[in-house]
Amino acid sequence: MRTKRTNDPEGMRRRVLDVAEDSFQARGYHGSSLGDLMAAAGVTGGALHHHFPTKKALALAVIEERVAAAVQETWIEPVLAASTAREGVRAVFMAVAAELEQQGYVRGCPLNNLAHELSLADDEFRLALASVFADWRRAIADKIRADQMSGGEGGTDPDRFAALTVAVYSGAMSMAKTAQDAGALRDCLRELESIQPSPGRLTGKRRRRVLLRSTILES
Amino acid sequence: MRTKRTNDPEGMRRRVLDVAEDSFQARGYHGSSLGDLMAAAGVTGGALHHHFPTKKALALAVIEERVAAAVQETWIEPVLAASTAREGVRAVFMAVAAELEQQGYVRGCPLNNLAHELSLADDEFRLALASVFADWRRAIADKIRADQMSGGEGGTDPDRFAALTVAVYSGAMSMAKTAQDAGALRDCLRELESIQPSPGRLTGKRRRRVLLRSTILES
DNA sequence: GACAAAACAGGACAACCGGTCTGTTTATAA
DNA sequence: TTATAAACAGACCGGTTGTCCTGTTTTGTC
Repeated sequence: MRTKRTNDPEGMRRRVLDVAEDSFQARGYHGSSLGDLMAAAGVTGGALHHHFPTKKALALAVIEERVAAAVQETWIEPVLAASTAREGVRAVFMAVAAELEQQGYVRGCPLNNLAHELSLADDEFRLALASVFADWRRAIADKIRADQMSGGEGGTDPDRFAALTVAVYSGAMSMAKTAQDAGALRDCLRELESIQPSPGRLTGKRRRRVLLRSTILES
Repeated sequence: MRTKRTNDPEGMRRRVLDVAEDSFQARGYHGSSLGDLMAAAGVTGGALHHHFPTKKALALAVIEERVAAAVQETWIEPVLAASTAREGVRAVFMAVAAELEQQGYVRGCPLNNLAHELSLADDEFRLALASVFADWRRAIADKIRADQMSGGEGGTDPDRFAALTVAVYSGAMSMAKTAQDAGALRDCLRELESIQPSPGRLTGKRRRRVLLRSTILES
């Protein structure tokens, strides 16, 4: 042989995961054949099988390493970095909507895409995906609790708020994907804020509004 | 041949759609093979091909006839029959959650399941699915408009309310499917109602609450 | 009853899929 | 250097998939 080969296990593994993550997002798990992935990644069958013995193992790695990381980057970190949970949620919705509108198409949420396809197919898939959902919700709920420590978010139930937030985003993204239009994300965010406005700075007036509402609710 | 054959085109078509609807819901489009469907429906390849020339044609029929009908039955009709839009939404969430808990497993929303898998795969699929989403949202928005004619739902934007409702349900069902637990549906409904309570009967006190909130909002 | 079209039966097939297998090359450590 | 395992190459295979094709039977019509 004339060609020199350089073993680069981490790089090859990374390239395969790159291609798989992208293809699963675009065509789904069943819609992505290992042959296509091998061709796209420039990887032979032997190498692929060496790093990922089965297609299921590859998908599990995509979920645990890539999808979880995507949720971390697009949701958990921005929310934690924001001044409040509500402000963080607002920022993420806006950022995602803007990004979708810029790129001109909507491929949907990587987590929800795989969750719908694989949750019923295999329990290992389902548990891995459920774990990512749980981390996502926990981060938002913890942020609400932090807000409460700072005197805000009096009557909000952290876990339920997190569940609703994740649900709205997931559902809005589902509609956006089907319509190929990010409008659903903006609509849902606006409606969410119109009934439960984000407390930018806790002015006396805004503060009173929250207290007023919860007081009336308990009556 | 000894066996007598009775031609029953409508019945055979119905049986195929029954099996396909169920299998697409349980295993998805790509996860359902025509061989399995033929065996489950007790139909030969010739008959199947006669009614549905391609797998895509079969899926399109499932979407347009069965999935649309499922949305009609579980969502549109109950909401229209309810006293108000909010009350209808509440009733559907409760009914679905109760049904899921009774049957012990969660297969997810038929529309969202197929939407995630097929929206990007084929534009004809996508448009058919988007049409069902649109009907769903329009029914809820129209109900809000009807409520407004009756003096309720003053400051609510019908279209955005419908978008949010569909999003919350879709996303909550996605989580419920992944967790195999209907709790997400109940959590999301409770959170939704805690911030925007359903006006059961419009008592003076409850009525004032809504007016109060929207009044403050505009300040 | 003749006849055409619809309804159905069932085999055939080429393409593809995921996984395995054997062999070769590269890195590592003694 | 040598042995040893990891990293990679590439052919191969059994099974499945969706579709097509050729017949046969039933149904409706004149």
